[in-house]
Amino acid sequence: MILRMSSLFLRTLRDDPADAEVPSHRLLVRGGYVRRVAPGVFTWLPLGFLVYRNVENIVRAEMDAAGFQEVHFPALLPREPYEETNRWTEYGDTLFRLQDRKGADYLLGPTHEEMFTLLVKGEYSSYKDLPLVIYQIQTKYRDEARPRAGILRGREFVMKDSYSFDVDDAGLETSYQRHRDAYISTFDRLGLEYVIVSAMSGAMGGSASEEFLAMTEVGEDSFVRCSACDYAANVEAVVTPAPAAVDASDVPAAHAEDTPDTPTIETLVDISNSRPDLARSDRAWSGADTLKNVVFMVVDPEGNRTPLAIGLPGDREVDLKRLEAALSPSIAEPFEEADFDQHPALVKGYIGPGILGEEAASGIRYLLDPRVVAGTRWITGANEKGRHVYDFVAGRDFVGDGTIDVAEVREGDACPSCGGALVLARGIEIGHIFQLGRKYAEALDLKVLDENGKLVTVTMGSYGIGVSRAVAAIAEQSHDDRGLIWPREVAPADIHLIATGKADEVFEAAADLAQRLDAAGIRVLYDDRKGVSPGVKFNDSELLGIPTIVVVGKRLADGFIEVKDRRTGEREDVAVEDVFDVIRGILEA
RNA sequence: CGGGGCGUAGCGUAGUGGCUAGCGCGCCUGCUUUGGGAGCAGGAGAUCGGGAGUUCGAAUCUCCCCGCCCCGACCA
Repeated sequence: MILRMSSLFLRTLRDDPADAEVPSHRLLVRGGYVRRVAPGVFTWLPLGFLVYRNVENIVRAEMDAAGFQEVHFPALLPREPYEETNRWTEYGDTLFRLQDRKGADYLLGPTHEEMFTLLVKGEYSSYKDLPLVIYQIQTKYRDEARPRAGILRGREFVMKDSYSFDVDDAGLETSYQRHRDAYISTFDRLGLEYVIVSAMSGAMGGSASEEFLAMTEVGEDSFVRCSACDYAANVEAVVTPAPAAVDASDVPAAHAEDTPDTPTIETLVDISNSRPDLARSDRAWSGADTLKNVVFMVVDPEGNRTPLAIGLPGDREVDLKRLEAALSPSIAEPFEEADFDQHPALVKGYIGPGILGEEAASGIRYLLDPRVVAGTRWITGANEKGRHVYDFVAGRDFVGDGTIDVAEVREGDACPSCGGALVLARGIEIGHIFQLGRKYAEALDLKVLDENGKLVTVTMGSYGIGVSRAVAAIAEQSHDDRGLIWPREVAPADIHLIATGKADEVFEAAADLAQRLDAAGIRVLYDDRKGVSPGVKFNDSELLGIPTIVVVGKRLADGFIEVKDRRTGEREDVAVEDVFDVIRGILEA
């Protein structure tokens, strides 16, 4: 393949586009790889489409190598299957809906669980046919509330989605592991730096779902990783280790004190330290000595509203994402003034455990942070305006109805696996593997006969890779201030060959080299533009990011051609007769 | 959906009520130039996001709408 810049459909931009913020978006637009046509909808230009296809082909090759079979569904789908699983409704505004000329409802597929399930149901009916894994690489449509960051989060994007079908849980586990392995080789081959995080809290089902996150500052998922071991998890899934119980036998009896005007933790800590009768002799009080009690209104799927109180150390906030994950499928709403009016026992700013709990005066369910173990002593609200209780000991003076692990996770928190310090990082989800179980098979009645002639419901897994997103993720991880730097396997070409100057010999030598490289199966982008200054060509080559740059120019007269590494910037002059072999050596390395 | 910023030629931008909407990049023609985004000369390219209004006069002021970007909410 020889792409000639003189005729290539490409226009690079000297300035950053004003609407692009993140590096991948900026550079892909500047480099002429993509153009926006609508919010979250992009056109791939020739160079961009080459990169995209390279990524797609790597994904396909790895899926095929794992023994999965490729199929291809339409993107345009009828309503009925999605009606059966209730997703026509559940998907809400995110679903692109349309009607045909007769007024029948259609949708543009946001994901294809229903279609795969129905396809298998139509073809297979015996355990002997399983296990089965089929996949597709398809354009998906989701009318996201906020597409952002160019290719990274679009409304039209390409996803590889596969589905596994097994008769039993052990089979599902095996299919899941096969995908996990295939994903590792895929992302390794794509040159991505990523972590695998468990996507669900341990309480909800162990390793049933894991996400592959490409590490990048502009990612939208927060996760933690351990600085000491290989633990990594979504913030929602982090399990706070409960400390050992403390001996509190020498703690004095709890005593309530007047603490006027202390509705916040900060004001409470200040007054506790500044008044001699309250201050500690050994050290100052801190927010971590206080027990904050936060009340939420929990709304279940039927719409029933139940208050829930959460007690946690005063220096931490409740993390709303963690709370949502813990309460799912119910959701949490803030406790409004009107709700306080309904529950006069709750004194805003001075709520204490005394009245909380299903058995207590308020009847409000009261859950404690795992750090609040038996024997820990706290300063907490006395349920009277302007009063707090000191030396209030968990287990002795109060108990909760259970624990809930929804406090914010902070850098430096203890790793649940080894106790090391956790660090926070950001990533973008490029893959997700998920043990679906029998949800869709049940809804769509996918059953097979087992070896005893009995009907059993098939168990499924679903596994996705964001193919177009992976292109952006690679760009995000692999660039410098001059432009993109593609890993060779996804680069639009192996060699960016530049002819500079106006001497005919230069262009003849370059054209000849291009031919020989092409004949050897090396992909060449050849800058054969006449009358374009060397500076422009060099800058373009750095912006476009092909890993090896070869310059035929003024040193040709001395018998040399320059070979440059895009990433390191290292350049060497190579004798004309050696250039071909040197390039081949670089490509084989 | 909430908060913030913004919308002028393909791209980046100037222009706070008054002349024919200015500049840079890119594009076209000619000449010169060729190792780090060249020079000179000439040229094409704009319903100033849309609509309504105020005014003798609107890119500029008012109202409504549309769209974009960022943060948050939401999100297989």
